[in-house]
Amino acid sequence: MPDADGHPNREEINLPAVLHALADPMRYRVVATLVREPDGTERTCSSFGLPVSKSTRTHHFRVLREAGLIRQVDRGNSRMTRLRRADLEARFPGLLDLLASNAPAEPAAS
Amino acid sequence: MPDADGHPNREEINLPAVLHALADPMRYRVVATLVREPDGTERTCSSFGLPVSKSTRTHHFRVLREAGLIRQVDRGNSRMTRLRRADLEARFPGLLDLLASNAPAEPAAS
DNA sequence: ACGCAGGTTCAACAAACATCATACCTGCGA
DNA sequence: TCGCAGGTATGATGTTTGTTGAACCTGCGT
Repeated sequence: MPDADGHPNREEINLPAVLHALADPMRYRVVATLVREPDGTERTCSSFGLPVSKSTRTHHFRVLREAGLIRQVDRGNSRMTRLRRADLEARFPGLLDLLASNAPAEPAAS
Repeated sequence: MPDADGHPNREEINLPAVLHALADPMRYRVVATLVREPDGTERTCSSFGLPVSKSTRTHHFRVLREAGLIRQVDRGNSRMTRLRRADLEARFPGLLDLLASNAPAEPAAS
């Protein structure tokens, strides 16, 4: 059962939901960006420079969170986002490598 | 450039399109079914027993075809469907293994 | 105390999409 | 030649979903 924030535990992460979450360009960008950074990297939602409004951003991060791709934790004022690397690697070995080797450019960071 | 039937060539297959194609339960089922069969297996569209109408079936197979996941060839009266195993393995190594180890039950075949 | 930046919630809208019925085409077999 | 099964094309429809602005909450820094 997912926790109060909607995080599924490792066993609950299922491939169709993950694929569905990754099917959106915005969400794909977030995960593809995170996967290229060192393990444990934390970033704020707004640090990704997504070209959408705040509410849309909240929406996308919720989808990612509920699919089990990211973990969000309240850190004072901001909500920090981290890739669930170990969980995903355990559940779907090779998936992250796939995203890493197929990461699109991150416009906001260039 | 895709051929007349909308098949992209190997280099044109891109991950976001593939993920989008796999995000639908029906299409996921088709690919997850094909990936468990011997390489080169050919099946008709209707042999998957998808619980949808004929036109919907055509629609889903088109999406799969244009995403580069399957190859369809007119074989007399029927249009045979084959998984583009080599192309997918070359382009996204590990993706098919992922689907194979996470294949859902195929209701129509059980 | 105040402002502000980061996020959320809500209601609404627009685009994408899965679905279907109908009509149609095409080989194959009787 | 006729019927039929497999598929396609064309709207049309209803749902999903990505998108937004406005109102609001919450810490942090001044």
